[in-house]
Amino acid sequence: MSQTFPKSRRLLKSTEFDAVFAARRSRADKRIVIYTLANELGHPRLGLVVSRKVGNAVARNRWKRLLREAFRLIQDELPAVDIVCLPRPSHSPTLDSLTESMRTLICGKEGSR
RNA sequence: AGAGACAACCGGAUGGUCGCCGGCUUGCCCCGAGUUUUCCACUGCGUGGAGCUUGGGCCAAGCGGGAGGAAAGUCCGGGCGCCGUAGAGCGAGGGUGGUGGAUAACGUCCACCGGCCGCGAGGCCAGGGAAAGUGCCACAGAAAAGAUACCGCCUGAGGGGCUGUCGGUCGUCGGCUGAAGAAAAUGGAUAGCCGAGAGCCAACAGUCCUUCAGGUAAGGGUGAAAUGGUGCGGUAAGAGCGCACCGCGGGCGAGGUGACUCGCCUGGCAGGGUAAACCCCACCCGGCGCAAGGCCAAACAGAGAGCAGAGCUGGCUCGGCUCGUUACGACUCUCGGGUAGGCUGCUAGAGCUGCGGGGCAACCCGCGGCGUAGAUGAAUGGCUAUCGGCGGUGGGUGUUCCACAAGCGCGAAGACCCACCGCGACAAAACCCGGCUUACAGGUUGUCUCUGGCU
RNA sequence: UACCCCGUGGUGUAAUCGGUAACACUAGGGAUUUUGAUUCCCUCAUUCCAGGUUCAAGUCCUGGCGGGGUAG
Repeated sequence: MSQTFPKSRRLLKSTEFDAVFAARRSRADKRIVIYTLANELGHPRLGLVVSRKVGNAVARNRWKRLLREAFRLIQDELPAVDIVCLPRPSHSPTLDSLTESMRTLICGKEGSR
């Protein structure tokens, strides 16, 4: 069970982000919006888009760290997809709620599409 | 004890566990380059493999490191880089504005000067020029800038009105005398005297109105601001007209590097405000910025050259099948510029710190010590434990105070201990540095001021 | 990273060289009307905030806050 989060598990280039957005497969709940695109790497990858409307730099860094931590903890449960995650402007997030949102929005994908 | 002023500083601590980023060392694997004076194979000055050296990538382990006082806003100043420029000056545009210093430089800092505020410690000040010129100053007000006109005050002259006094006069009224006519009664004069009061005339005085000439600038409800202020003298009324003090201008002297200060003499007084209005003066500024700049370099397109093979299929270093036959195609190689992308710039720098010296200080000099973040869809985190900080509530212990006297707590104040609850700010590097400004829970230290009490 | 523009009633806009913040719509209240519509009247502004210059600031200057935009 891998719990690490090296650079190979992230989206690093604009072309990769553009590909995920071009697929236009999104789901959302109150806290976050998630775009997904299947890849052939055998493991999921995560990319984050945090708007300035979320808050100042400290609040945005808080969001990104908690989203990365949630992805790190549950990445073995996820299929091999590229994920772009956008937080919605809301109140201060918690790790448990983000883990739950990410798990339901990604793993529950087969039921909706 | 209370209330303040200024300056400096801290910005939770220690662990556990799972992670992230980069550095060094070691190791596995992969890719590239060099080495034939390291070795082996092949027929050759050549090729291939192994070894060695070196560079890069990925993974793993170990060691040590990893946000701030403002990292923020991007308001100034520099370093650094590229471009432009012979040098210098002028112009445009922008900025700064007491003096002296500090500094790489600054709009920053220090010291001093001046003004304003505060009882004070202290605080604030874009603080040059308004007799170089232009503009503006609403409303109100006589007037908002030439003291000109106006009201007002005073003097003289003319006219007029009113009042008073004296005089004159026409005529009226009352009283007395009483002529002519007549004997008298009577009569009552173109007569006289006395008195009354209105009118008219003249003079004088006072007062008012008006016109003219002159003297004035004291005063004129206003206004943010009114042509030096106050007092005394003076005058027809007044006025720096004269005097005293204050303010202002000029000159001289002394002190200071200077801003400026002090003293003396002198001028009777020039001059409103606004330059964060235009402007003038002095000084400063070439432009753009690390997404600068440098290096490597896919793909596509271009140029040049070369060659016979190309496609499909099975298997691994070759074989089979199909198609094609000498070129404007396809393929291969080379070249320049260079996109995507990568590397670099990238952190040792006007560095931090201790001591000594110089300087009032900002700061500078010398010696010693330290090694202190480098991300790039963007690291410095998640969970948890203990301790500590602040506030509140409750409980306990002991202290002080209670006014003119006594008395006391179920009164007040603050101190210590325990338990529970809550709070724990502002804000995150993005080439670097010096400042400024703004945000900030809570806390620490030093110096100083004022008030009250005690000795 | 660099730069530019804008903040005025609830909304959209005005305000000349600095001189007592104006208009339209909306909302609320009132009048007219038997009632409603129409019409008329009234109310609603710390000019984003804080300082400064000035006699006087929406306007000028400085610093913040917020919003929008441009370039690579």
